[in-house]
Amino acid sequence: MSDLVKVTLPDGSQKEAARGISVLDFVKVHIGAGLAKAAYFAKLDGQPVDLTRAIDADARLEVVTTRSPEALEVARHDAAHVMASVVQQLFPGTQVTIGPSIDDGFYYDFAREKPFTPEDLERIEAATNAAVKADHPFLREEVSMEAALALFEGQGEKYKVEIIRDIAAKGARTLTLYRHGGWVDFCLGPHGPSTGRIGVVKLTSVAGAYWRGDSRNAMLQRIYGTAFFDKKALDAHLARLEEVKKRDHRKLGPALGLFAFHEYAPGSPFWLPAGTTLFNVLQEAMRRLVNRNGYQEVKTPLLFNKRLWEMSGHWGPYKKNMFLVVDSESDETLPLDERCSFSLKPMNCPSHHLIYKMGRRSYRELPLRYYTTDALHRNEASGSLGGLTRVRQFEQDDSHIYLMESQIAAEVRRIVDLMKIVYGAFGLQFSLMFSTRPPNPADRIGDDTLWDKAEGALQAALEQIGLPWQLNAGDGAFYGPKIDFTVTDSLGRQWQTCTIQLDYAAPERFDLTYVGDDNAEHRPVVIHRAIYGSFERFIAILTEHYAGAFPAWLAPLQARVVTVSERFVDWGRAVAERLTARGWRIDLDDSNDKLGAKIRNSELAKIPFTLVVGEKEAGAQAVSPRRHGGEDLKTMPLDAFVELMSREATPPY
RNA sequence: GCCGACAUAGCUCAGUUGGCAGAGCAGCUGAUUCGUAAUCAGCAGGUCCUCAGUUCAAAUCUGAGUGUCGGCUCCA
Repeated sequence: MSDLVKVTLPDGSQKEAARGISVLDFVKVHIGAGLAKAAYFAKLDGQPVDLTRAIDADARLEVVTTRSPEALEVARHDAAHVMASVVQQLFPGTQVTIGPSIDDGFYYDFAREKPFTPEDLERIEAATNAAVKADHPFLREEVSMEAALALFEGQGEKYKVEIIRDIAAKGARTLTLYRHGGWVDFCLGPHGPSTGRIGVVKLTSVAGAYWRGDSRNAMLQRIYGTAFFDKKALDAHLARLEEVKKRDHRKLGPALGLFAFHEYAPGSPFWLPAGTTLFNVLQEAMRRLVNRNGYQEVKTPLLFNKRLWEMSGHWGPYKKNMFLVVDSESDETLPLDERCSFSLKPMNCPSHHLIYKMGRRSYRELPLRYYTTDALHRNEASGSLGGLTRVRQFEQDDSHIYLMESQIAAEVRRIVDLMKIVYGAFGLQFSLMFSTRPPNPADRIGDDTLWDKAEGALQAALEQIGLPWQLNAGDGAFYGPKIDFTVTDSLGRQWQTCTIQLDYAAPERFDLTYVGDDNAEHRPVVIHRAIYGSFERFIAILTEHYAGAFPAWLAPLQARVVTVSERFVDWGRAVAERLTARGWRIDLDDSNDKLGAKIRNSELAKIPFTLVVGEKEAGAQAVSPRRHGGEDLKTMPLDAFVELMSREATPPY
């Protein structure tokens, strides 16, 4: 065996070095001091490793520097370790559990009787940053499972011991320990070279979290935080959080008169006049779109006898999510549960199936597409409610499509075409996720053969569409696999909105059939699909996407006429009336405020156009429009503005 | 549901140790008639989330409830 190893760099070049050289030394000697200084961790043959790792065999080497998002991820995990060590110092008796890095930072879960207070958090943050500055190296060590167990048992770390037993049960023989400044945790790694390289740590919140996320387990104390290599990046992150807060639909919605909540109806929005307008614009646009594309709108009852849910399968695991209704004519001596023979519908599908069954269906009718926007009610856990994104009453642009298996791929493509039209209109990018059967058979209905068929058909459709997609194994609905669409808004945040779900189970349960060209009965397949998802959630997303400044076609109020003084109210009123007569949503500010104040009010209301009307305009049948944000469109004849509105204030679909 | 924080005028927020509930904006009235982000003056506005308790006295202290907010596996 040669005492040299061959190292292949990402550009394809190869270098030889002494066997056993550490990654860091290799970089320093064979690449350059600059890279060695910027290096945070490395990958050997694609495996993330510490810079201290020895290169024992020929390998591909990739150095990950602090400019890489991957390094930041590692640094945040480093920060979680440092914070945990500080917490154990500051609060003796606190047990550690796990502390991964997450999207925008990290968290660490601690087992402790007393929750951390915001003041504790400040102390922990200060001490963590001090520990970072102390610049302790991260030291890696591999020990036997027995040694690891002895170590953490000796420290009384019950949760760590439980994790080690789990890892051992999976067949691991050794455990990797990481130490810094005398504190030890086990961890897959890699870590950065030393705590000083982390940069700056900021703790953001404390929260309760169940051990392993299961509400039957003990409640742990979770501390959330984030870390950045420098203060400037942290400040940029905090500024972004400010922007997110400013756009929060829960703030903007009530402020703009879109919607509100009342404690008498937790989780169910009141749609105020402006919000109802916005809702209706979206609803009418979607109605036109689906009507043009072969869908038929139907309306079905909100309240159903439980026999329907027994048939659909909702009366099983889903029952806890339904609002049950007492039939006042039922026997009052019966237990409450038995008197609740009705429920508000949580989904539209079963009632669509009932319509399907109201006649004998021919293959010539397929695909048969029903569309409904009825209100749905789901009893979401009180603690999970929030704004318009998690509600108990909502409306979906919901469709169920009955078709033959051979039509699935084409139909999925048709749906995706509609999605492109709709999301394109808002400038929202989307990506696709394919979710397969829930792993636990108790969480799904239908046998494996059905699931195999459903997953196979949907995947085939996906491949025909040709858009990139990701697999989300195990995340399907209880009745079938699905394609979820994730949209990215103007702040780069991702939202899951529409969905296409394939359902082989419902046609069985409801005994849905059609007569084929062979004059025999066959089972149709059902596709569940929504494009907006729920109107509530979609309006929340749009509100934040546009920061409340909706484009002219969507805005509840499309233009406001403001008069320069009382002398021009006649022309101002005429302008408002003529535009209103053309179907646009217009109002008039003829108050005796000064022009500047009127402009300000109009800007604060985020109205797309403010039309200034004064002496110049009154004499020339003209208006001077100003766009929201300040762009002055200069004086133009009213007819020219009508032209402009026709282009911008008309729904694009 | 569970853990934690919070709840004062329509909104944003002050309110000391338990001692008469405040400001700005919005609203109303009047004056002003004004050219692209706040004209001036006056007035009015309160179940201090709800219910109970402690106290001579509660927005303030205690308990219960309601609602809202941050969370409740992105798994060493």
